[in-house]
Amino acid sequence: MSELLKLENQLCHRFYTLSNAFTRAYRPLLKALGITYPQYVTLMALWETDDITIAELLEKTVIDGGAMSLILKKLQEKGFLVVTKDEVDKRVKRVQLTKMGKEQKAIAEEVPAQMLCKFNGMSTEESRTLKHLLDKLGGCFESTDL
Amino acid sequence: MSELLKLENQLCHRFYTLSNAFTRAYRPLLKALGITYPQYVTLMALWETDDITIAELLEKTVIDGGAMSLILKKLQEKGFLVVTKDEVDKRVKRVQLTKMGKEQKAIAEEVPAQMLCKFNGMSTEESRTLKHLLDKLGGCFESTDL
DNA sequence: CTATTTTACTTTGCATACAAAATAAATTAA
DNA sequence: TTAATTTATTTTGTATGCAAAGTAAAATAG
Repeated sequence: MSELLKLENQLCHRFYTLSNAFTRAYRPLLKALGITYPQYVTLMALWETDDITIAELLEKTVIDGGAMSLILKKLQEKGFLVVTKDEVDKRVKRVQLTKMGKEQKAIAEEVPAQMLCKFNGMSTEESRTLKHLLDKLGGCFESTDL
Repeated sequence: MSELLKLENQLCHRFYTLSNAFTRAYRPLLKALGITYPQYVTLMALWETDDITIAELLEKTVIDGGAMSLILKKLQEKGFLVVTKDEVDKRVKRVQLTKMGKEQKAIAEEVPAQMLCKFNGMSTEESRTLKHLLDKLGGCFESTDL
């Protein structure tokens, strides 16, 4: 009875499950900011480095390009940022936080701490090991072939 | 400059990224079966235990209930399974693999092996440790409060 | 310098997630 | 037994993720 096909043996299913769990867990925490998880990721990238191109934002967040178009539209509507055309290269668009967008960072600072509360069971050491293994796994997907 | 808000320090972002990477990586492998990743997860659950209720399928796959309705509709249209009403409790529906659905398991057996090829960089030991930590992390999300 | 190609983004169509509302049927309460 | 409630599943509305097609502008080729 093919052990290989059993759900509990699948690494992929754990990621599927945990990724969804994270998104669900963030929802109530992000309610104060009025944003979704991908929008939060986008803002985190901008709080780190403001005024970058959409291409740079895509690389940093690893969000789908098509989805990013909509995400930026929403964040702009909500007043967090503005998207402007680059004057030199008119294909390029730059994303810049508004005053309000920058101010919201202070509120967002609370979020990671609240999330960490859930992970009391994990030791710092385990967390470090996990991140290391996750990054190593991520490297497995980078090959261009196949 | 709040280290806590930096993207590279987020565990959640790694899961977001890796989960999407898995789904993308499975797509070409599942093309032979003509199914998506969540549909594959649903079938794996059924190949393990056939003729179960939708509620049991939801618990095993951890797929959203609303999404499962559509997934079962698709898999039924494709001829993998049939959904029938329980005669005793008419609220309940049971899901059963068709002859074709059972036969496809043989083809699906190839999939995990192909996926494992990508992870040559990871040792068996690392993989075991990773699974252990992932399961531990999963436990952190089970609390009903918050 | 004009045609071809490449680059940066947006749009489109399909398939989930997810919360919340809606259904229908079984169970419990009064 | 009828009403209130709980359970099993579907439907609805919003937000992605993804591949592929579409656009517009810059870079290259001939």
